This record gives sequence, structure tokens and C-alpha cells, in this order.
Amino acid sequence: MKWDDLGTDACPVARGLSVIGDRWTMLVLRDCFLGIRRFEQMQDRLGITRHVLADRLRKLETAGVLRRDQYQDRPPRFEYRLTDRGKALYPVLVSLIAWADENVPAPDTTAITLLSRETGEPIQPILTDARTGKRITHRDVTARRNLRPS
Amino acid sequence: MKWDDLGTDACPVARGLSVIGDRWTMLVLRDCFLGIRRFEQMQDRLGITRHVLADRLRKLETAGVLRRDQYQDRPPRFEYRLTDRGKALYPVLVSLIAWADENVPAPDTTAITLLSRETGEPIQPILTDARTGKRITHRDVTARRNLRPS
DNA sequence: TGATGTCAGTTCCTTTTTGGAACTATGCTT
DNA sequence: AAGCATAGTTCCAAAAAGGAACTGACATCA
Repeated sequence: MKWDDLGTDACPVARGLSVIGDRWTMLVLRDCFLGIRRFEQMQDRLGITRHVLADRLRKLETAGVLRRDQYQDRPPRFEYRLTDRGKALYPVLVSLIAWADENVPAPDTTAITLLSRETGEPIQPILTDARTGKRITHRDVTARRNLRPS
Repeated sequence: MKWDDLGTDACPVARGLSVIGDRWTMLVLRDCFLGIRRFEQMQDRLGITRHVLADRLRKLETAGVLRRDQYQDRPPRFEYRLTDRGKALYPVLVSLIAWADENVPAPDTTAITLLSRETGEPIQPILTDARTGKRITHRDVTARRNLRPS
């Protein structure tokens, strides 16, 4: 498999990674979820080089994950916002945060906790099945490859 | 920020991506979750170049996500298995699958469905808070940066 | 008026990473 | 003896990322 073919692969993992599976994209999206919208701000925060950032934003726009809005005419200025498709990536981000918090040691100065906006209590994200309400672990699940009639 | 510094960043997203945030790593782990254990098999399935695969496996072993087991002495042969830390990545993988299935169109020949091993029914993974049982969306959550006393 | 600053990029060049193919080493099978 | 299997390594070319400077349209400051 070649990187450029991931987007049309039968496997959803491959297709997903064709959009978010590179060094910087999820960090860009993290900033979007934190409310960062502008090029300069992202570049300052991420330390990514400008043309790589421009390229990623273009690709995310093409993929329908971000929308590029003009917020001022003269001179023309743009900001990037998550679309619904982008917002739908939140579980991926949260799962990653939960994993990293437990499995990749933080430097001892800072860390981040997710809090319920309602109660202010820390949340503990787990994956459940919407139908049964039961927790999902890799032991409970198999994968079926569906061949559609052609 | 530089790529090599991600691993010690205060942000768990950055730390997580320092382990799994490159082009191929999650595809390698997908195969591991599917029961693939050997170098040749992974290389055949992924089409990744051999030295990149060797490098990723080494890094995943160093990160404690995979364990390299010798399964035969003469000649020495090894296989790679998920550790508990690796298995803990399952929610990230499932969230990605769920997102891609809905948001990155598949070619019309095949797709993959996750099934409950118990009931055989398709599962519909959602993220919930283990404490309250409520569904987690990005509107319900804020992030707190914890400064520990030094 | 000129100098400086902001924003959203682009351009140019260097360094790093990846791709592609061949090669190594050890034993097993025909 | 000639392949085959496994788990890599080595070498070179191509692609991607890093770094720094530059552009263009405006605003602000002195």
C-alpha cells in the first residue's frame, strides 16, 4: 500500500489515517478544539513551519474537516473552524488524551485534565456500545468484512 | 515545537502523538489487533518498506506498546505482540474506525463492520463518562491545565 | 511621511524521512 | 544443490519537513 492510496482503501483505519494520520494534523485539530482559529496563532503555538501548516489546513479543508471563513475584507483575512465532520473527531482526540495521560509519562510540571462543563468534575472517558450500554474492549469485538454485491 | 520534543510536552495529545502520530504506526497496530504478529506478514499486508517497518516496531517496543518475543531459536525468529499499554489503545482505534466509516467514503466494494463477539450484532461505539454514564461531546468538556507545586 | 506591525500566506534552500530494490544470515524443504 | 522462509540491513533516489526570508495589503505609531 502506498500513502497516497490510503484514502480509497477498504479499511476504515487506512481511510481515517489518510486524513489525520500525519505528524501534525491532530495537533492542528487539537488547537481548533481549543478555539484557535487563525493561521498566525496556530503557527506560534505549534512551531510548525508555515508552509506545512498552510498545506495541512488546505488538506483538512478539502477533506471537509475544517472550513475556511473570511472574517474581514480589506485586507482579506481568514479563519479556520471545525465543521461537523471535524467535531465528530472529538472521540478520537479524547481517547488519545485518555491513553496518553495513563501511558506516556508527562513532565512533572504540567498536565491537562478534562472536566465536565456541567459539574466541574473530571471526566473519565470510556468507550461503550450505544445499543447495549456496555463497555467495549478488544476482547468483545470481531470485525466483519462486508462484500457488497456488485 | 519540534517533532522530537513532542514526547515531553505538557499536552497529552502531543505526548500521545509522539508514539502513534506518524504515517504508519496506527496501521501497524491495526494489524496487531487483527492478530498479525510477524514481520513478513506485516510487510506483505502493509506494503510499507522494510526498514521503516523495522524502525516503527523498534520504536513501539521502546514505548512499551509492543513486546518482541522470540518464538524459535534456530534460526532466531521473533514476533510482536501488543502489551497492555498497546491494548489500551483500542478505544483510539475504534473511535477512528467509527469516524472514518461515517466521514471518509469507502470504495464501493468492501467495508468493515465491528460486531459484538457475544451477540453477533454490530456495535455502535460512543464515548461516555465512566462516572456519570453520560455521553461525552466536545460541548460538555473543558480542559484544565494543572500546575503542580515545584 | 516614513517606519513598523499584523496577517496569511509563498518562495528558496537545506536536512530528514521515506520509498524501492537488492543483499545478508540461518536454517528448512525438495 | 537449489530454492524458500524469516527477520532484518544497506544503498541510493525521491518526497516531505525544517528554517529563514520575502510578499502584499492594510493599520498604527512618531
